[in-house]
This record gives sequence, structure tokens and C-alpha cells, in this order.
Amino acid sequence: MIHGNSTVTAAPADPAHGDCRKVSRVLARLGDKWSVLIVMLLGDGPRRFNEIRRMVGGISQRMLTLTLRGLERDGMVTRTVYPTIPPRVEYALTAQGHSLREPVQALGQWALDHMDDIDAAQAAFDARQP
Amino acid sequence: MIHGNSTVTAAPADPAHGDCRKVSRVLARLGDKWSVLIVMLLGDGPRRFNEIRRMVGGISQRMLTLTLRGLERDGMVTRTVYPTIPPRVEYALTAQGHSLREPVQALGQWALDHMDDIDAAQAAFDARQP
DNA sequence: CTGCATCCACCAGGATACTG
DNA sequence: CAGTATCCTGGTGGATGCAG
Repeated sequence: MIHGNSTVTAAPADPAHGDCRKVSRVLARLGDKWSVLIVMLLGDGPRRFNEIRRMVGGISQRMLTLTLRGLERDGMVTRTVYPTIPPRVEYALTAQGHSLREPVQALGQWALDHMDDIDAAQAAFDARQP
Repeated sequence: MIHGNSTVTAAPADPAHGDCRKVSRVLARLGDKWSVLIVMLLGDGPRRFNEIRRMVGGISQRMLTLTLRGLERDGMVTRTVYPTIPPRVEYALTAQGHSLREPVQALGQWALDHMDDIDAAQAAFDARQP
């Protein structure tokens, strides 16, 4: 990563940070606008398409489809189609998807714990810079 | 977040996920292309501008400036200018920045642990979809 | 209900040149 | 060395309409 797929002429960073590239690939995956939100939401159990849509609130149909496809591709969720009428599609976390919840929760907890400090820091910074 | 700054007509999600919005604000911050990389890199100690630039490898001058400004604004790093010639500017993690390393490491570890599974899942998925 | 296709706006982010 | 300023491109993501 980092260079996209472009040719890396030489290892630019010190060896210890070699895996950082791989890590940030995953980070980029989770870092998009909706993935984490959906993973956490599915942690409570399988949901249907529009059910997720309503729960997330504010996501477009298109992005929900794309995000779910991405998560499915990464083996984080399964997509189960029940050939009824009307069609019913359920999305559920895989074991891997579930395992992701823990570290994400940790980060989420951190976010909650430091939210106020961050807001304060931002306000202070903005006050210094007109 | 999620709605950007648009008016939220009604709470769209169940109450339990109320803070998820706040969390994803932080996630969006960390989810950009470079922030996490830089935070982890600064974990080893303070670094100078071009030092970071070289270590990260592949980041443009512009983006490094913007990323560092963002992190500074959020109270994650400090920026210290030594009025020497040539100028010397050091960036260092704040206490808050340091505290972030732990949950990020956890996520990074998860990424490392599941990298192979993810790649496999992707390959399998792509094989199904020509 | 669950999507895909299309069109389009926006902005993250790279390249380059210039300054203190 | 450590930035700022400007230009430009690609991708992200919203809105809408159509289909199974």
C-alpha cells in the first residue's frame, strides 16, 4: 500500500515498520465511511438490507450495497438470499467479522473517552488560528 | 457525523448506537491515509518533518503538512519550532497521542493476524465473480 | 424488497514551483 | 529545512431511475 500499486523502488521506511503497510491496507478498508458502523451493528445479530439502512441512517442505497459487498469480499460478512417473494436478504457477521469487533470496540472506547479532550483541543487550536 | 452537517430530522438508529456517530468521527480522523501511520511512527520518539517524510515514504509534502496539522489540532501531536538556522521543527506525541497507540496496536495486531484470511477470502470472492 | 446503472459534485490527495 | 500556494486528477459517495 501507500504507493498504491506503483512500483516501490526501495524500501523507504525502516524494517520495523514493514507491516505497517499491510496494516494500513486494513485500516483503509475499515476507515471508509460506513464499514465499521455496519460491522458493529451486525454484532447484535443478522440484519436485512433495509433494516441496516434504517439503523445506520443517512447512508445511500448505493453505498450500503458497495460497503456490504466489500465486507463480504473481505470475508467479514455473509450474504444469505431467501428466494421468497418479496426477496429477503440477510447479512451476518462471519467468525472473522466477530473477531474484529473486539479491537474496534477498544478503539471506540478510546474515542468515547477522549472525545471531550479532542473537541477541547480543536477549539483551542482554532482559537489560536483565525 | 454520517449526515455530514445536514439536519437530522429524527434519531435514525436505536439509542444504543447513538455514540457510534461520535466514534465514527474519530474513526474518520484516523481512517485517512496517513494519520495512523504517523502516530505509530512517532511512538518511538519525536521526529523532524523530513525525517517523518522519509520514514513514511510515499507521502507528499503537502499531505504530511496537512496530516500533522490535523493531528496537532486534535491534540495528538505537538509541534515545536527551534528558531535555528536552518529551521528545525520537531513533532512529538502528546499523552493523548500515546494513549491512542494501544488500541491502534490492537487493531494492527488483528490486521496482521487476519491478513492471510482476508486475502484468501478476497481471492475466493473474486474467483466467484468474473 | 433488494438491488444495479447512470450521472454528477466534491474533495482528498499528488505534482510542481516558490518562500523564509 | 520546513513549509505555502496553485493546479489538476481520480475516486468517493449522493441522487435518481429502472429491474427482478
